[in-house]
Amino acid sequence: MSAASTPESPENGRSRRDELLAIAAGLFAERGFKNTTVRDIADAAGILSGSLYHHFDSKESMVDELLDTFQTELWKKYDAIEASDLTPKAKLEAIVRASFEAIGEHRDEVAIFQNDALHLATFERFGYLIERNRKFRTLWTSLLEAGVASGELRADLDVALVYRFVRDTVWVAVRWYRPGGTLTPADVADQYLAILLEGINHG
Amino acid sequence: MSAASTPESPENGRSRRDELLAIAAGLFAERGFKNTTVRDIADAAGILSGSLYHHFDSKESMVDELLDTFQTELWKKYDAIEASDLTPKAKLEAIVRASFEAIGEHRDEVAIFQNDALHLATFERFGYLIERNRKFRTLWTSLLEAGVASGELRADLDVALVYRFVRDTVWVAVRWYRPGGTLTPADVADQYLAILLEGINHG
DNA sequence: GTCTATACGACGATAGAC
DNA sequence: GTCTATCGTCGTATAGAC
Repeated sequence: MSAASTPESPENGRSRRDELLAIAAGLFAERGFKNTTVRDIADAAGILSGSLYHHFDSKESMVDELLDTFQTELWKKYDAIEASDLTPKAKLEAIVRASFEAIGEHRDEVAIFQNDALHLATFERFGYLIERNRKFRTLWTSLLEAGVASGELRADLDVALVYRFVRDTVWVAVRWYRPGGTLTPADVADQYLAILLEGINHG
Repeated sequence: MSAASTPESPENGRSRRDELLAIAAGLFAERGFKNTTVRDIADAAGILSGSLYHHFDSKESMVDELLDTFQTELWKKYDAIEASDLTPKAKLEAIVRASFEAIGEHRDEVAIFQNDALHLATFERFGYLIERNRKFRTLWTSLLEAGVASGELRADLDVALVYRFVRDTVWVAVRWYRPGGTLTPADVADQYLAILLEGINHG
């Protein structure tokens, strides 16, 4: 390794390509995929829009790579939790915590997923989003049902409805959560689980 | 009133203008404001894009009218609840119910608000969205604090965090709620309040 | 790896006939 | 109230020089 490594040199592990992808992620997350132009991305990177096409096939392939990479990583954690020997309720808690951690570590990708995935999924190229969504629903509902069956969770709940509430409440936090504030993802997960499990009623 | 009143006649209370606005609302809600073209709206209405401008100044003025009308109506209900003599907790429940009713009655407008308001609010024309948002936060947090003070709600909660969870969970339901199914807005509100107040933990 | 230059379709919006 | 026709702008993407 030589004396000075510039930010875009491969030595520090971040290629120019990765840098551009991160810039695009920030803009997609902030103003939406369709609402972000390739000129916006190029401007933010200090280059001209045509130069982006030296690194990427298209704007679509950028968001594709962002979402696929993120989801593949996230599912490694989910799969490990599912395969563990925790109780159903403990697995649910672990998944909630892993999800809030994902918001902390990959805010942009989660935001893009929340805001644009539904629309993107209508194109064949993004068909894997539908598949992953189904997998997520199956994971959650089966754990909720197992928790009810084992007596850990209340039996009078509409599992399908609880699933939607929990799923949405976890992910929608990306709209207001900002890393670097006083709350760590673990803090948010603790508070959220306290509400979800015990309610806000005075006991 | 004469023999036959066509759908676009004023006799049945719905002008052609209102019809076009409803068509636009459906498209804005489904694919987003920016992602909906004036040609999409015109196509769905069976006319040409230029003809829309006989009824509306611009695409922006359409979404402006939709959001403003909806919010004005909704806030009449919120103001009445706030001014009532219910306990803080009962007021919170009433606001949750009124919000789910709004999803049932004005799905498109709620969806547009959820998906596009943040971005639209950056333009001066939509400044009232920011003001209404602030009003909503004040209403919720003051009721939560009053509920804690009166002993109706748990004292160990981070009110600002609970506010965000509740606000988001209520409105995000517009993503999956479909009127005409087995669940009425009141059913959804009941289940949601059961989770929020008592938690999903077993007894 | 970035530039200059440009193709070309889609966009919001307008003018005036019917 | 809708049509025909069109304007100017901005969108993604490409080709080839440096």
